[in-house]
Amino acid sequence: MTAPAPIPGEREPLGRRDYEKELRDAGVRITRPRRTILRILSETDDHPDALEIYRRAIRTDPSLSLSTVYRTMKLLEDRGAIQRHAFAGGPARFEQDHGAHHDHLIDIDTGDVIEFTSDKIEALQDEIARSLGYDIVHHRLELYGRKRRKR
Amino acid sequence: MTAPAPIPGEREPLGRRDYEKELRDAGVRITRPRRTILRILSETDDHPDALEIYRRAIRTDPSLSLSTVYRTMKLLEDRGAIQRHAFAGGPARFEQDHGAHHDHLIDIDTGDVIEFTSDKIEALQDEIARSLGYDIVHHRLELYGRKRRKR
DNA sequence: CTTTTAATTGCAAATAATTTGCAATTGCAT
DNA sequence: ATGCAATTGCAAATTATTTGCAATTAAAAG
Ligand SMILES: [Mn+2]
Ligand SMILES: [Mn+2]
Ligand SMILES: [Zn+2]
Ligand SMILES: [Zn+2]
Repeated sequence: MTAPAPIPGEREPLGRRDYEKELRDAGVRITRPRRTILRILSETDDHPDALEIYRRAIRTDPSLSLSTVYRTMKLLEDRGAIQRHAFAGGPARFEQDHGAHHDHLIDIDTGDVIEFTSDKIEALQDEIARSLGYDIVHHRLELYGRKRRKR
Repeated sequence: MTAPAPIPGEREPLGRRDYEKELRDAGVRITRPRRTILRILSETDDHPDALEIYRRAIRTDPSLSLSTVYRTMKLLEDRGAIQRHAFAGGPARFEQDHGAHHDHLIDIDTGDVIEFTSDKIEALQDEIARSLGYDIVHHRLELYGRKRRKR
């Protein structure tokens, strides 16, 4: 089983991290479940929870267990390969860490998750923390909103 | 048993909401457990979780149950009497709703919770949501930080 | 103050999300 | 190919919270 050659014309985001290599180099074994889960995370642009990742995973590897999904998410989080989110109410949801930080707007009617960034807000947060004598290690900003009624 | 007369000199925050009356007027029965819990919430300025509220409550009423704490928190939340927070990791934590919105900075070493407000950030959030076609219904902003090392 | 009755409570059991112990399996360095 | 620690699947345990139900009680009515 050779790695598929890059298909010309197929958009492969430049600079996409090679998690498999990163993990291997860090001394982490690349097992079938881990490869499956990594692929699922790389193929999606939404924010699936553990159960959803599990459902998608068993389509490829029916013997893979939910425990392994949880264990793998923890491993990937510790390695900085993914981000874990805990949106209001529901279970933890995950997404690949693409390097660039962003925050989320959740549509309270549909559950849709929209990503956004704001350098201004990030700067203000730093400023506030500093004025309180703190350095921010991480933060969480979630906007819960409803689509604006048509004019 | 008459209500204690206001003690002159005793600082009774002006405009503090009379939750007992508000609830009674809304048709909610004022029971012993509820009175106990309301008093605990009014006496603290931290953010206790259900178990901590329970522990404080049974000092006054040993028969009060944890179930009732949970049920009461839900009732108070629905009535807008308290705010429920879900800081990273731990169980839900509560605080009386004093009307003025604020956000939190959590000291990741000590667990201390520091409150702050920023009109600028609030305004930016509205602006961002609007630009995405949304109206904010509520939001969550938590800064997790570490005390700045003495320069 | 007694009666009346629906709201409320305590307790135990149920849920939901996640974690963990352990024996069997497997990646991967020799 | 071999050896063994890392990893996995499964079941059971944990943590936080919710719920069914019979007993209790707040407060409306008399
Ligand atoms: Mn995201
Ligand atoms: Mn607060
Ligand atoms: Zn941010
Ligand atoms: Zn805010």
